Amino acid sequence: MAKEKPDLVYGTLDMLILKAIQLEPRHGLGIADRIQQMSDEVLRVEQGSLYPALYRLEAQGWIKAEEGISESNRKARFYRLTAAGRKQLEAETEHWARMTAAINQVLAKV
Amino acid sequence: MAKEKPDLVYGTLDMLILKAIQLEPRHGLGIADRIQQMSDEVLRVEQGSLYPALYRLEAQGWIKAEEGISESNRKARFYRLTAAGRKQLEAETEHWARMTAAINQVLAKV
DNA sequence: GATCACGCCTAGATGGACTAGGCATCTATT
DNA sequence: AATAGATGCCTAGTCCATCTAGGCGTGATC
Repeated sequence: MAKEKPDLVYGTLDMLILKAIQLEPRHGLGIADRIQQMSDEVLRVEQGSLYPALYRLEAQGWIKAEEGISESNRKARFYRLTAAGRKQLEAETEHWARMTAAINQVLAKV
Repeated sequence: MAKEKPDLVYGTLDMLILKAIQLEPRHGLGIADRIQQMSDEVLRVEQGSLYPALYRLEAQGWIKAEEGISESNRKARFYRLTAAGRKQLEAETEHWARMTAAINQVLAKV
């Protein structure tokens, strides 16, 4: 009966995507897989969340798309982090650390 | 130019409210103040978020309201945690720990 | 040449948080 | 006693990230 919790913490997807392509460009599904894998399958990224998020990030200038070919020999859009995206990842990571520290501080009270 | 971040992490308000009345009943504004204070003013709870959340929680049977008088001698609705609410707080805390651990694990990768 | 997996895409719904008000009551000021 | 301010509660409307539930095209497999 308990309402199902989402697969993500609201508002963290952008940060996770930026992180997933920090080292090397990846295509959409590759990014989702990477996040899932890096989190030991705890986080799940639905496609209906993923693609809109990628457009948001590209519109903000934080990532840039390039056409390419996947490992499975299929056309795919590879996204890479821009300089602004790198800054954004840093900013979001700091904000995340600050907020979670505050929440954990509340939860830790007697 | 950067979009303003919300005062809370989406989806954590219910848990924070339950936590704020874990030890003793409080009224609406008192709960908001308590959360703010316990987080060293990092978290802010808007009234437009607070009251709908209180109704949600009461409808779920996790908190129960009682009429009372505030320290400022005004009528106020005091909320106390129910047994189910205590269980819920525990469940949400665990879920939060699990999700943040996963996210931090992603962020910690090379 | 069917079927399946891959990769991308989108409309619509959901729901929690926020904005921006309002109302009633008590206290303080004059 | 009239006004102003603080306290406490309430709500309509909006916003927006995420999810559901589809669809499309193409390469691989048999």
